[in-house]
Order: sequence, then C-alpha cells, then structure tokens
Amino acid sequence: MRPTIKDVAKLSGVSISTVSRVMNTPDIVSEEKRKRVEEAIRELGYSPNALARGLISKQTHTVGVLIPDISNNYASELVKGLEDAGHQTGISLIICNTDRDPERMVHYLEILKQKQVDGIVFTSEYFSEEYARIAAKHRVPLVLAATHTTAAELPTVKINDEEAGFDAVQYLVKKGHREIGMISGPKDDLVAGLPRYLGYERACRELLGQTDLEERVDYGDFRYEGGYTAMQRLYHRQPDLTAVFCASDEMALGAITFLHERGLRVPDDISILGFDNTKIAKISLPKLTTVAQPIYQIGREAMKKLNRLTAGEELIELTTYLRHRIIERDSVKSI
Amino acid sequence: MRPTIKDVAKLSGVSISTVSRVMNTPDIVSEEKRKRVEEAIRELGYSPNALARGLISKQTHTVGVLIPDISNNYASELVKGLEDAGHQTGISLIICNTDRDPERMVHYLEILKQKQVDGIVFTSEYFSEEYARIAAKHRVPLVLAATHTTAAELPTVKINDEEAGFDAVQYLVKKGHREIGMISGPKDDLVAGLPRYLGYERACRELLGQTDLEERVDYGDFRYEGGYTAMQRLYHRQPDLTAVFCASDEMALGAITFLHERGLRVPDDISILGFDNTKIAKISLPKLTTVAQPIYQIGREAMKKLNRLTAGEELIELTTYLRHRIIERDSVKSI
DNA sequence: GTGAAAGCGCTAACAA
DNA sequence: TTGTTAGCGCTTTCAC
Repeated sequence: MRPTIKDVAKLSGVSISTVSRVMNTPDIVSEEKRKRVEEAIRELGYSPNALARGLISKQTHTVGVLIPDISNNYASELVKGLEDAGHQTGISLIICNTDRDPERMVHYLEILKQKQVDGIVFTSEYFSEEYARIAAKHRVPLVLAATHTTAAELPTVKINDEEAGFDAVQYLVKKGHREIGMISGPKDDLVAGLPRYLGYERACRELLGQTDLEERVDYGDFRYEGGYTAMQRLYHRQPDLTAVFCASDEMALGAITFLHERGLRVPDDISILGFDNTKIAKISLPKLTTVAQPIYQIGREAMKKLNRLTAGEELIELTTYLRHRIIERDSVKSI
Repeated sequence: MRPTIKDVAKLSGVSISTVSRVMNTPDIVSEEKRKRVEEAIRELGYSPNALARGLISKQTHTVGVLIPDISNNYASELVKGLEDAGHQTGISLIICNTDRDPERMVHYLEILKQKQVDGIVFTSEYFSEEYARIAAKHRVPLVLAATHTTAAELPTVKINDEEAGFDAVQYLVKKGHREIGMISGPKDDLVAGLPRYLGYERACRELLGQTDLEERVDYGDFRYEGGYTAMQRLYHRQPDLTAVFCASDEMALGAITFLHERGLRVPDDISILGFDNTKIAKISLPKLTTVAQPIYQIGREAMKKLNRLTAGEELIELTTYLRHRIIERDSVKSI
C-alpha cells in the first residue's frame, strides 16, 4: 500500500490536519513541526491522493480534449499548444479521439463528466446542435479551438477563415495572377470549407470583377487524394488557370502530384497556394507557399481561455481571432 | 450542484446502496426498484462521480502516456493506437508531452502518481536509468512502446530495429545495389539510431562482404534539415553511391531535396530508402519507398499489454516484436 | 498553532 | 432483496 496522510502523521508525531497544512498552507505551521513533517514525507515517498483532494475541492486540474483525429498533423500541433499551456498552469489533458463519430463523442462527454474534468476543449470539427444540447446539460466550461458554431454562444479561438481566403487570393493577384482557381473543402463544412470559399469568391469579385466562378472551383476532402482528383477535374475544365488556391496543404500536394504527372511544373507552369502551413509544407518539393494558421498558438490561447473560465473570470472577448499570414516559399511565382 | 447518489436515492425512495447496486450489479436488484432508480437517474441526469469511485476501488481507468513530442507524425499515430485500444476497454489517456526534458518528465511522473493512474505508457525515447529508478519507486505498471531499455526488465512493444536495418539493405541488394550508403540517426540514440546502423553494417558485411563502412555513413537527427546536410556531406565524400538508406522518412526527404538541387534525380540517378512510413512518405515527390513500422499497431498492443498487467495477468512475453515491412513506392529502382 | 471531527460521493461488508 | 454503516484519503471548520 502507498503511504497516506495518516502514515505521515504517525511518523512525524502530528495530526493529519497538520500534515495537510504543511502541504497547503505551510506558513501557518510552526517551523519545527513543518520540518518534521517534510522529513517524514520524504522518507515515506508520500504524495497526496488527487482523487481524495478533488472529491473535496471540486477541482481536478484536468481538462478533456475532444479531437476528431489526433494522428493528423494539424491536430497534433494544436494538442501540443494545449498541452504546453496546460503544463504551465498545472493542468493535465485527457485526450479523446472522436473519429468524427457522434456516438463516440457523446460517450466521451459522459466519461469526462464522470471524471469531473474542470473543462473541455472542443477542436477542429463543427460543433453541432446536438453537441451543444448535451454540453449545456453538463454545465462544464467549454472552449472551441480552431472551429466555431452557430448552435450556441461559446468561447472560441480561431483564425478568420473568410479573411484568410480573401487574403490568399489577394496575394495571388499581387503576384500578377488573374486566372485563379480554387480547390475548396466541402461547402457543407462550416469550419474550413465554406468560409474559405466565400473569401475566395469575395476577392475574385472585389479585386478582379469576376463573378461566375463555378467552373473554376472544385472540391476535395482536405486530403491528398482529394486534391489530386480535384485538380484533375479542374485542369480538364480550365487548362488556362495560372494559379490554384487550395484549402489545405495536403490537397495542394495532391494537386502538384497530378500536375507533375501531366508534365506541368510548379510554379513555372502553374502556381499553387496551400493552406495550414503543416510540416509537409516545408519539406515538399517544391516547398509550399501557404496560408499559415498559428495552430500551436490557437492551442495555447484556447487553454488560457479555459483557465480564465474555470477561474470564474470575465472573458474579455467571446471569440478570439488569431492572425493568419502567408508564408512565401517556392510554389507560387510572379507573372 | 450536480446530483449525487443521495439525490437519486431520495427521488426513487430507496437507499443509496440500492442505487449503487443498480449501477454496478443490476441483476441483484428487484425489477421494480431497478426501474424506479433508472427513472430517477434519467430524470436528474445523474452520473456517478469517478473520483469517489476511484477512491474506493483503487482504479481510475486512466493511464498516463509519456511522449517526447506529440506534434510529431510518428508519435501522434502511436497515440491514436493507444487511444483506440483504450477506448475499447474504457481507459482514458492523460497525455504528457515531455519535450525530452528530464525535469518535465519527473514532474509528470509525480502528477500521474497523484492522479492514481492505473498505468503508464512510455514512448519513443530511451528509458534511462534515472527514469527506471523513479518509476520503480512509484510501483505503477509501466509499458514501453516503440522504445526499449537496458535499465530494467520492462514490458515492451516495438519492432526489431536491427533486423529492420538489415532487411532494408537486403532489399537494396536484391534491387542490384552494391554501393549503399546510410544516413543514420545518432549512434548514441539506442532506440532508432544505433540498432538500425548495426543492421546496416551487418547486412553490408554478410551480404556484400564489405567492412570499412565509415565513409559511407553520415548522421542526422531524424529531421528534414539533418537529412539534407548529411546527404550533402555524404555526396561530397561518396559521389558514386547508387542507394542511400535513411533512418527516417524526414531525413530521406531532406536527402532528396539536396540531390534535387544538385540536379540528381531520384530514383533514376540514385535510390533513396526511407524509414517509418509516415504520412509524408505517401505524398512526397517521388513517393517514398520505406521501411514501415506498424506504429498504430504498436500503440494498440502496448495498451493491451498494459491492460493485462493492471489486470494482474501473467505476460506471455516481456518484449513483443511487431513485424516491420518494406513498402515499395517510387524512390528506389532496380539496377 | 494544533487536533478532533465532519464530510466530499461512493462501495462493500454486515445485518436484517 | 434491501438498508445501515464504516471508511477510501483528504480538507476544513471548530474548539482549544
């Protein structure tokens, strides 16, 4: 059996209250007893039982993280940001990989409730009405990271995807491009799909006076293969595009592979702009020019926001927008 | 306040023991009371407090995962395997990103002890004497995943890196290569550095009768930049190599980039063999031929092993070796 | 400054 | 089958 507070009390010849005081408010304990207790703690290798503590204090210093797919580059960088910020404030993370499965999601919410987490960070996936309903019942502080929702008024940390889409096109326009296509995420993806597309559309309209964009846009699922086939379709319809804005780095690489196989060179024959600035953007050939999300920072800020929430502080702003920026590498050229 | 077992008892007009029984051993409760209790639970939205349960049962259904860098591709895939297996058996994961910082590591071990985790999975990094000493004091079940140690007799799940190194060279030999270089990890890396190098060395000796290999080997830190500069040095010393075996996919990509910049084409002018089969291997240009570690499976098996351990079962084998295999893509050609 | 005692929410004897 | 009670390890009054 592991030593308990009783064992420490016995060994040092004081009451358990005094031991407790040494751990929580050492200043109010006489120096002599404090030393004796500290010595006993060391000797026994005692550590307090966080379950017992949590049972009383109603705090577990643990938060749940709901994430669609931890193995994905982008998600794991976000988790790292959460973890680093958590570590600094003494918060542990319980990772829940939902696989985008609502049932699994609901199950995790129940587990987290039972484990008495101090809060929950929900990431990446659109926060549906169903989730909002369940979460409301649980009355646990909740922060959205790198996603958003219209189903409730929830604290959120993210970039402004519509603006990012706009800026991406603006960048290409500045580089002299006028025939700009897009490989978008699904339009029913309210997080990284539709908003980026809308930004693209607005930029084409406001900057180039172009309106009928449908033929210049194709769709993928943010993955490599999706980018490949989208580029294939797009190229057959619109062989004269000089640049394509892709809603993810992976799709950008898929597009590049297709073009490469067709004998077209990036960026000499056609420019490709990615999105996310994942690790692969730095190590691909050519290196990807891309719209960077400060994803690690989003993680950090989300955790800080959650901390404020659990501390009962007033939030300065409900939604925090972090700045995206364009990282210039080798996949876009001036024309 | 959240409803407790008392509230349920009161509402359904039974004792708290009966409520407890409904949750744990429903069969021994009369149908009538069971129904009443279940109804009350639903009405109140009651869930049991896992802290209180854990305090008595001495089980938290939570395990700690110590990981050097969660944002890394390889690590997050491993975590996914752990998480999936954990989810199936009702185990939650507390993720601890150690940043390879011994202090942080020691701190996490203390936290996990306090939180009364049922076990710990230690991943990727070599398990040092110091860690072994601390862990031994904590008396918590511990499994190593994708790493090993000579500091203690610990349950382990991994591939056989020496054999994998051997097989990599053997594969290249079968493809007709005789002038084979290597970009190895650091030799003092006892996990993914030295063993793979030793496999390479043995294969060169046994298969090709070559012994003086020093000039043909260079070293990197498993990262892209490390692969780039290692290839640079290697190429200047040994321009006649027909194939280079890299101890990680990232280093392989770094090497390819260097060669590309020198005007050499992979695989036409020189073949490159990677290691890990990370996501980037599938989406690089050319697609990487690589030694695949079943990293997701390693995660799953490690969690299963830990479950057996905490259940007090006898382990069939201390170290479980999972099979590596070579994934043929486009970066190696026959000569 | 210190100790005794109550109690956090639950499970597990023990009686009935 | 059910209820009463002790107690898991700790914090926090409340006296002294």
